[in-house]
Amino acid sequence: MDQQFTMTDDILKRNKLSVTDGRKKILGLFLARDGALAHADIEKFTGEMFDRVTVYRTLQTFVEKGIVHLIPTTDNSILYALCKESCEEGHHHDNHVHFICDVCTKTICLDDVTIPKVKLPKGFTPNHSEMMVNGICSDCK
Amino acid sequence: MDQQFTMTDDILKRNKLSVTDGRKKILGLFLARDGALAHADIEKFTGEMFDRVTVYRTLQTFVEKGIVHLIPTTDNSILYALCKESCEEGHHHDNHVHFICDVCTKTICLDDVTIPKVKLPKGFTPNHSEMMVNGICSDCK
DNA sequence: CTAAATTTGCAATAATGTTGCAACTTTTAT
DNA sequence: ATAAAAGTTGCAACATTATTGCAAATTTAG
Repeated sequence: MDQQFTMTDDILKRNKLSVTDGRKKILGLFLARDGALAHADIEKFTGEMFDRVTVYRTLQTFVEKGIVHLIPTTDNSILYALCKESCEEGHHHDNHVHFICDVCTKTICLDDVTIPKVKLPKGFTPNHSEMMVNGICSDCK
Repeated sequence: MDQQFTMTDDILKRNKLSVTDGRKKILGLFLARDGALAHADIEKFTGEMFDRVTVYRTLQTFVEKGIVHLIPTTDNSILYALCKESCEEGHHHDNHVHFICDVCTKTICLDDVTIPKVKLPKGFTPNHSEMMVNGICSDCK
């Protein structure tokens, strides 16, 4: 617990952010969990602890700083997941496949599964790719 | 024009839907366009012609019937695109890559580019995949 | 410990999506 | 062609989700 306390502090300081209760708590949620989180999840976990606006702004700050990244979804929800060390401000390295479990509905970053290149039709120039696979995760098997 | 009039009617009838002005107009928008459309786009094109609720319900119906399919996005917008012939009610065949142009922001279905299979970690069972590539499209090159 | 900088919470506002219901339109069956 | 049945639409109200400005509170730097 003390370990994680300093861990969140470290990450925040490395990113030149003030160390506040809200940021520590929210970052702690990401660290304690393997899957991705939606704004609503965070509100559920933090309860009445912080204002909705603070949660929105904290997540936005984390994305800007490269602490978390956005995950595309088919429904219109926004999902956030922790970035690996290699991410820096304004330069995400989220070049991995995201897995959505149909059973537990968790979204998991498969950090070791790289998105394959595809051959595009004539005239199309690729820049960045996203890939999601859903199915059954290792926990629900 | 007469051609497209009967085309929309045909599609609606094939799907056992009443042929109404709203559905014809919205389906016509999809047929007239190669890219995907958001709810807001449709409202913009149809103006005050129909109620917001009608547009929502029409899109929902089209998705259910397999006339259009949903496209995942990184921001929280919902995008719809026409399905190919092979789609049927409750059984979409949207196994293709979607391309988002960074210049014109259009989202285009690359119907001939199939989503490649990836090797998942032990314990994960795939079911369905989505893939998006952004970059510069053939029109903006 | 204090001043400056940053962050938070509140209130107001906006944008987006949903539901029930009565009026209207389309379809079906005479 | 027409009337009843079925299906669709628009309105109003409501719910949810997200954004902004600003004053108060907290954090950081000196």
